[in-house]
Amino acid sequence: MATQNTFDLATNDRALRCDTCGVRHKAACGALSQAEVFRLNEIAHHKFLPPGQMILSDHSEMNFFANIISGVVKLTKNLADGRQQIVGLQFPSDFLGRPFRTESPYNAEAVTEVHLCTYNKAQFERLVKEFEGFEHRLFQNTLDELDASREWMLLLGRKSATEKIASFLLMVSKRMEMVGCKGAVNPSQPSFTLPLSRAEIADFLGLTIETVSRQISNLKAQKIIGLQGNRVLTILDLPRLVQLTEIDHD
Amino acid sequence: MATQNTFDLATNDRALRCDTCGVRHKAACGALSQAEVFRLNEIAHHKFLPPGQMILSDHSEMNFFANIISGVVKLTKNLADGRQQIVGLQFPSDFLGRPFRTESPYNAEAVTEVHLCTYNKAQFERLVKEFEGFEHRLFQNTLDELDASREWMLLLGRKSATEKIASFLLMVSKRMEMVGCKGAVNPSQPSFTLPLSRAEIADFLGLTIETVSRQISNLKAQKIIGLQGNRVLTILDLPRLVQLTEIDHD
DNA sequence: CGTTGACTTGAACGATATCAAACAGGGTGG
DNA sequence: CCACCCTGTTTGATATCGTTCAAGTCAACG
Repeated sequence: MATQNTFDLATNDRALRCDTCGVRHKAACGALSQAEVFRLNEIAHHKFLPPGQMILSDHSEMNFFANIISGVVKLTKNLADGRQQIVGLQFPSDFLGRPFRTESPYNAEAVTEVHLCTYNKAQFERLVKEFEGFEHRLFQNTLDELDASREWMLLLGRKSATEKIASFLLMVSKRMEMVGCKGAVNPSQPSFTLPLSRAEIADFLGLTIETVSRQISNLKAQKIIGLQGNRVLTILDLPRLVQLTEIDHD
Repeated sequence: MATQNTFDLATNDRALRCDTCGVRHKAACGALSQAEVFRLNEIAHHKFLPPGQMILSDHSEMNFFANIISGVVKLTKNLADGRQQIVGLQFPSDFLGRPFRTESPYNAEAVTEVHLCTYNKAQFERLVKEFEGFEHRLFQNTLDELDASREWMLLLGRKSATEKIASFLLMVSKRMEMVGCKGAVNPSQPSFTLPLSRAEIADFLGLTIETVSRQISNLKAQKIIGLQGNRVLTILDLPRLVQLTEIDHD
């Protein structure tokens, strides 16, 4: 999937309104009053991006912020020889962009189809200064992201391949909207579509594609998970999967 | 080095004043006015901790914040079987504590002797609300920490042992005060004392003690670094060390 | 001196990477 | 409709880096 150039911010669709926004209560704008949301709405530009669309490039200038309305965005960092690490996964209601810097510290790329609510950087920063409590909310978001990234450091530095995969599947299942539980499946067996390819999972966990594939095949063979195609996954044995996130190596 | 219980916040030394504080301009309090610093000074309690002193415990309640005046603090996370990962290293002028949470998301432990300037949580949060621009500064700190932790995720997930060690030594050399360049050594050959033991370096880099030791011995044998004892390190060939932080594996 | 703790070194092992090939599904053009 | 390719994934065989286990060194200290 070839990545494309950063999209043009100018072309936009203003038809969508904040008061009908699905992530309104969870996103940072949830901290705003009715009047403030109206002001924010005025500077909002909606974007619909195809999978693979580059949103931000490492070390390059960014001139906007965004909320994710739907879809999944990956934040990545690369070494010179092409090795890649996903350093963050962003889901609907997450905030995109690095305040107080002109250059992005990472790449951001649409993983699925993505619907963004974007704001011009300067305009947005003006509103942040003006709106009581808005920066506070963004600060809280950032602290949560920092906690999550430290959790991930523990995984990257100290967990085995099996533990990494189990942790990843549970993390994703928590954040993905579940697809309709068609059939007579047990409700304790959530089904969802993996947003990431095997290669992307590998880049997230610090593994290779092959190791990811083998680990997933393993879980399938043990009937801990089920797969319909490559992407649709059912957790068949949740307790066992939770166990696998941390195996005692005494 | 057995870790001790969290210290008692009540016993304190008020003799020290902010206006003579060595990290005043670099720390978060640098954003404050003269009058505000005076107010902050009133609630500050100074602490001098021995190496190994536990400062915060994962999942346990914290009732204070602190600035590091001198020394090094490690933030760690553990798995049930004892595997440990250092998820942050804090140096003088860094801020310690997790705003807007009652429970610490990690352990914090003094690595060297540490001089802290502590503040009661409730009192401090009151001043944060009151002082224009103080929260803003803390927000910026947090964003920088997040950037650093993502940089570290790239290292943990994708770098080889050699690259990890080289990156670590450069990172530490940047943040440690250099010891006097005694002798006729080239000024481009900085000397400093490693704040971490081999075991701690291993926990920081997601390696074992033995691998760390071997990698350091390697660098010494290649005359890229020099060692006086186990802790005092001289960078003999800076360009070569920088090269090693990222080796092309094409 | 003998003990202790931190570090180093060596040898063998094993988890994960690497290399290579086969496989599956989806689209395209004949 | 089928043959073909294209891309993503799985599977197998082998190699390798880093771990594990086991001694051995060294300096500090009682």
